[in-house]
Amino acid sequence: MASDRKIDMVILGLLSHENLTGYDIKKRIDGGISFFWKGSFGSIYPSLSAMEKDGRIKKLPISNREGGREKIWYSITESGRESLLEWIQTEKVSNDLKYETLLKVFFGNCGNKDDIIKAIDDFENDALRNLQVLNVFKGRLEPILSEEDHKYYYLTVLFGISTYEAQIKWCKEARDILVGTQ
Amino acid sequence: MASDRKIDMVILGLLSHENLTGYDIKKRIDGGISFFWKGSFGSIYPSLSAMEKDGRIKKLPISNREGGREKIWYSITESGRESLLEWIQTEKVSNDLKYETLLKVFFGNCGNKDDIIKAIDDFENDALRNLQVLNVFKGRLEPILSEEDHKYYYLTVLFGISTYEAQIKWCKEARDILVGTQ
DNA sequence: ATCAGCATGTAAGGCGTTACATGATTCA
DNA sequence: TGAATCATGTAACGCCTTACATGCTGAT
Repeated sequence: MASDRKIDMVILGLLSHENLTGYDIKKRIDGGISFFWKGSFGSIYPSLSAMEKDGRIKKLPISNREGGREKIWYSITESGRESLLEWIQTEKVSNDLKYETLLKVFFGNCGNKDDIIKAIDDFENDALRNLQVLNVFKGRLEPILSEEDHKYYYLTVLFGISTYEAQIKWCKEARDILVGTQ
Repeated sequence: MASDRKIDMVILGLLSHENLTGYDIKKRIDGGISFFWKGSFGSIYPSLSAMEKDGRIKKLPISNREGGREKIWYSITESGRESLLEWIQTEKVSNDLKYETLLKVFFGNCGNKDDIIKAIDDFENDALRNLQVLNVFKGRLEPILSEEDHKYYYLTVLFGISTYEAQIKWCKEARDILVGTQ
């Protein structure tokens, strides 16, 4: 495989169980996996063009135009499924984390303690917000776990929940250590 | 500030408490913060050149050359400290996570269950390895926490430990859900 | 009338990685 | 002699983000 643009895999994965437009793909990413993967229109549309050219996806003739701008539906091809499977089976993964908040904490002694506490507070608020959303997802998924498909989605939701819970716990602990020793 | 190359902040942060060469900076990044931030020579050296030009750091005249190739020591300037402080004080942060493993799990139904379990196992092994290292750091830091400087480093270590512990717990849970319902 | 949401796409540019180039020293 | 470690740097290239361009529909 020449490129390892992961956005290709995200799109192939989404198309593997339903036909979608570029716009829909963006919504799926934002709605379901944005806490561990992101995608912008500026990467989605070029990826769609490229994969249509190399045969991993194809345009559907149904361009429904009852209202709104034209829509282009894509479906995955056999070659696309192979490409997706190949990626899933390769052992190499990169889990690339960039916690700017932690960077600020690490260099905390260069700033004021209050700035760091503020950064931790902001971090905690994000985590609380994300946790709330994920708990809603969890509640929706639990009654339908008998379907094998949902199980995988459920696992990512559980991951998110345990991650954010750990973060929130850390935020409290961190503030205690910083404030308690003023 | 024109650019928001975070690597600049990493370097300024490290230089803020000791003079270092580019090579040393790389080692500091790899050794202490690589679990939440990374840096390569290809980004460090250009950043050093740029910041020396714009006056945030300066070369030290001491180019000690007793063996090995020439070394270039850098120190932070007043302007560099201001730049660092400004960044710490800005409220905006981006905590950008890319868990390729989770992506594979999310699209698990496109592959074999065994592939996904393999991916989870690999993920767990990474977490265990990282956890072990961080626990060593924790043990080293605990006796010297009275110094304010070490407290911040300690907090990032605690973050890492709680994150990896949560991940390891999730790995077991995930396997149970996948295997238990074969 | 105008704003938000739907919908596709391009352009510019930044950031960062990998690989390469160079070269000295130490140790087996 | 060759490999490993120390040490600095460049070049190519790729991915992705932001901003922009376009344009329709429906609601306020």
